[in-house]
Amino acid sequence: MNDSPEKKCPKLCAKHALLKAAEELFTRHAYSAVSTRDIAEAAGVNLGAIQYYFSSKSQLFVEAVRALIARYWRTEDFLEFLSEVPATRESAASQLCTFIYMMIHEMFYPRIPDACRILYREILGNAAEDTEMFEALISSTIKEFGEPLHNQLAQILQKICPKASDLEINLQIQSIMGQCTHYFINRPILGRMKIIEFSEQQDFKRAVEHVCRFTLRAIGCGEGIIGKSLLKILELETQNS
Amino acid sequence: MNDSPEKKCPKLCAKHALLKAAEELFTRHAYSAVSTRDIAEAAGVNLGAIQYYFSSKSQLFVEAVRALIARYWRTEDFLEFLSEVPATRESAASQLCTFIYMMIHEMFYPRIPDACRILYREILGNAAEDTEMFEALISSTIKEFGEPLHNQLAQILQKICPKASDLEINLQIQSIMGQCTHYFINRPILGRMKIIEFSEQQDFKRAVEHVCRFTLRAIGCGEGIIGKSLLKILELETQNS
DNA sequence: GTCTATAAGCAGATAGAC
DNA sequence: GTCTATCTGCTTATAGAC
Repeated sequence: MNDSPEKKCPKLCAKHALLKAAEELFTRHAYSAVSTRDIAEAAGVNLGAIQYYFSSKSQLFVEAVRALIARYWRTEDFLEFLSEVPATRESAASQLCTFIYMMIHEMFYPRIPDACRILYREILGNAAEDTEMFEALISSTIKEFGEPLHNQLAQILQKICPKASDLEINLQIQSIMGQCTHYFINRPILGRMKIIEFSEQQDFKRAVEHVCRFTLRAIGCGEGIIGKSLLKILELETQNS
Repeated sequence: MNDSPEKKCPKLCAKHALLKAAEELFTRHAYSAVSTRDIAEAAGVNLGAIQYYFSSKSQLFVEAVRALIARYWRTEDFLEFLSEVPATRESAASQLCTFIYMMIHEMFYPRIPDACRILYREILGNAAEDTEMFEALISSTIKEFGEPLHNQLAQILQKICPKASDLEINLQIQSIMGQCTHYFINRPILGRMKIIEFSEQQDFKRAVEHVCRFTLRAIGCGEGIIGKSLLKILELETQNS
């Protein structure tokens, strides 16, 4: 029996194929570097189908990226992280380290399709000049990723620093995110300067350990709690390798 | 008397005007979004001059960006920071705070032409697909900005943490740079989420103070030295405003 | 060196047959 | 819904007059 979607829903198939091809191509190349002909060819459908289903290239881009971002962060690990309520100061610290591990792993070994890249590239580049595209990108990112993550990190940090104000917590979150994303954004520079060898698993491990230690010290954790939290990360490490 | 360069060096003028216009346009818009016609028009020269002087659009881009990056970081403040040798642990900490102040200032109030933007946009975007353009961008950045800065920061951090290994110092530098550049790269997201109001001078001041405190705590400074270093930043602040 | 005119090609979008 | 053929406009690059 042939249960392929082509047979079951011929009406949706061209549209679906276009979305999938668009996701693939827009993650690999900038918006302006991908032509509608490229997308149609990769999807195996006719060029006219893009106008028929999406009315324009930019609309196809918006829908493809919206779906991509929504799906990207919904990994098992990430959802688990979001749902876990920190019970004690110690477990909060260890949750924070798990998050840093996850983030830096994503920065060192980005998955395909690479949502991080598309996001930063278009935020800094072409999309910023097209209001509609920019809005779609930013609002999706904030809703699907930014807000849930921010709330969870705030909860964790509040547990670690009960006396900190909302403002201080906000700024702590920025310092953590900044440290993690740095390894992705400056990857070519760090690689060229021989500061980080992205192919070396040891460099990944060192970066994770450093960012955890740096952060926990900065937010006032003692060496005891830092050591315990890092032990859990090392467990995670041996599980995965 | 008319001493304008137009009169003195008619041969170099079209070339110079093209470089200047290219810098201007490439900082505002992505490579692929700027046409040679735009550049020629902005420079007030004929379209053919681009092929005559630079042989191609990409070569013009490379030369313009190389010059831009080389010039961008050579501000008085930055050169002063690079030349100052840290004498004591305390002066090193205060130098580090000055650097953080300078960096975050650049991230909050980027100068025009905006070298940061062109750099990140093309690193993450189009230039990465063109080997020659990418090499020009990366090698200029490293040589003009990355290496001198890295060496100076390493010297400062070594003074603050005499026991730290080269590797640890490297990672500390990444944490500092990551925190600072974060405010530029995620600007639209932070603004939309109402986390940072980039027009508010108070938010700038808070960010600087937070990053200084976060960093100094993370690298093992006591509250005494942190307080003293921050006082110097506040002086800097009142001078400028 | 500077100019105009134009080549050669690709972009997104559309009209209309089937 | 899907296809082909085509329109319109823009791109970089070039040839050749002055």
